[in-house]
Amino acid sequence: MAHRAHIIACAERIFAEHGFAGATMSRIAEAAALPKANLHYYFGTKVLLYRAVLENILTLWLDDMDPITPEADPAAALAAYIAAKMAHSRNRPHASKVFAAELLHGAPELGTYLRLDLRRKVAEKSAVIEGWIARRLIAPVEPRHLFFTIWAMTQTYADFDTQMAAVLGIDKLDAGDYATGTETVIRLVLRGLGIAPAGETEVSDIMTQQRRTA
Amino acid sequence: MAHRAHIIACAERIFAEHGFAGATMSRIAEAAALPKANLHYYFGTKVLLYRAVLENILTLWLDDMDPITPEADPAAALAAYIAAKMAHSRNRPHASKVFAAELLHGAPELGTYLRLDLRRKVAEKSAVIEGWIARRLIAPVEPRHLFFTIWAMTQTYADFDTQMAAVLGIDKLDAGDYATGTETVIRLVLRGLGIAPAGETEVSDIMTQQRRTA
DNA sequence: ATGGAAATTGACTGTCTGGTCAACTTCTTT
DNA sequence: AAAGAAGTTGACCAGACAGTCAATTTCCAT
Repeated sequence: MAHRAHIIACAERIFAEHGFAGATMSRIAEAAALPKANLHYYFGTKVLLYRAVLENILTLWLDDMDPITPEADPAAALAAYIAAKMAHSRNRPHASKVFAAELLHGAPELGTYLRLDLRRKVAEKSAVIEGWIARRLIAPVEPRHLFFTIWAMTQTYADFDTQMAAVLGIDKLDAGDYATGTETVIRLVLRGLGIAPAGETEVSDIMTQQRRTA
Repeated sequence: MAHRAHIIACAERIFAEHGFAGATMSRIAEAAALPKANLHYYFGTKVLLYRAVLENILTLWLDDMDPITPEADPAAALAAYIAAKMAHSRNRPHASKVFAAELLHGAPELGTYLRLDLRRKVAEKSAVIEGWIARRLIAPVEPRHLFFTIWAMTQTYADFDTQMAAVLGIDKLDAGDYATGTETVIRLVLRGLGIAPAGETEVSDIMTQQRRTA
């Protein structure tokens, strides 16, 4: 039973690096330092192992949106949400990549989850945003598209890290790059919604807090 | 010779839908309504066909940045750039997906292009942004990360259309959804940089213009 | 201690894949 | 019209793949 979690972790990395079809059971087995037959003992088929990896990832995603509540301060809540997503991009890049590849190819295994759980959650949180707009706390925006753009900006730091490193002329993104990214995204969104903090303090506070919990 | 372009177009779709490893030469052949051996006659191997597809895509990408020049009006230039990227997401979704999958898996075929051509182009355009900041035309921002976020937001409309459609509760994104997306991204970036147009006019103008050329 | 369930594994297999090739047809040039 | 180049294709192959299975070991409740 302890093997299960270990296999999922190794499979996540291999699926992220090679895609579903490109990943082979032998390769995953090699990464997990276990015989291939052992993987089949625990998960049956490759697709079922892949689903286990995806489900393991999904539990992370939805909870990030919790800080977005009607009573919360929009600037603080959105900054916290963005910071949480950025932290995941940094700490769980493989998870993000597996998820991205799944969406890229039409979400064959995740379609139902998207249409039910995710859709419901976004509808709920979009209502919160609409409320903020109605109370003139933030500038008008189509809430769902706001989420689309936030997801895009935060996950790009995991999914396309190769491109970023190449453009920046470095081998690998470091803590400083993620910090700059977090700041850039938060500033863009908060100012874009007309709720930029007066000075630099508020964003810096969130950054520091994030650094402590990471 | 006329077959070459046709094969590349069909291969682009199959690679986008199934990934490099998941796409098979037989499937591409079937999509192109040609015998498999004919594909090998023109391209030799699967990897070479894949490279041909990628090169075909790359010619599109870099040229979009042309409107960004020192003399240009920042608001107009950035809006035009974003609109152009969004138009590509709408018109060439498969191209974007192939490119995204290539980056996701570490850019094995594109590494050199990223480190040379793309890096040079971004360095050049980042200098333009720095100039705008120095002249106080836009708020301070790390130019490379600005590009990262713009790429992320615009390409997400091609790469993750499945997720968006699911969240919006529709089958497929339509022209209106892309228009809303374009407006959302342009507003977010322009206001985020402190250069939002006075009224709604300027953004609407760009949208109309975009609709005409698309 | 013991018996049955759970876990482990090396050896095996049917299928599918990218790629080859020789035979054949169609173009192009003179 | 002739002949060589370019294009086309069905049949074939070696290797890699996911999945199977019987034999064995480890675990644990009694």
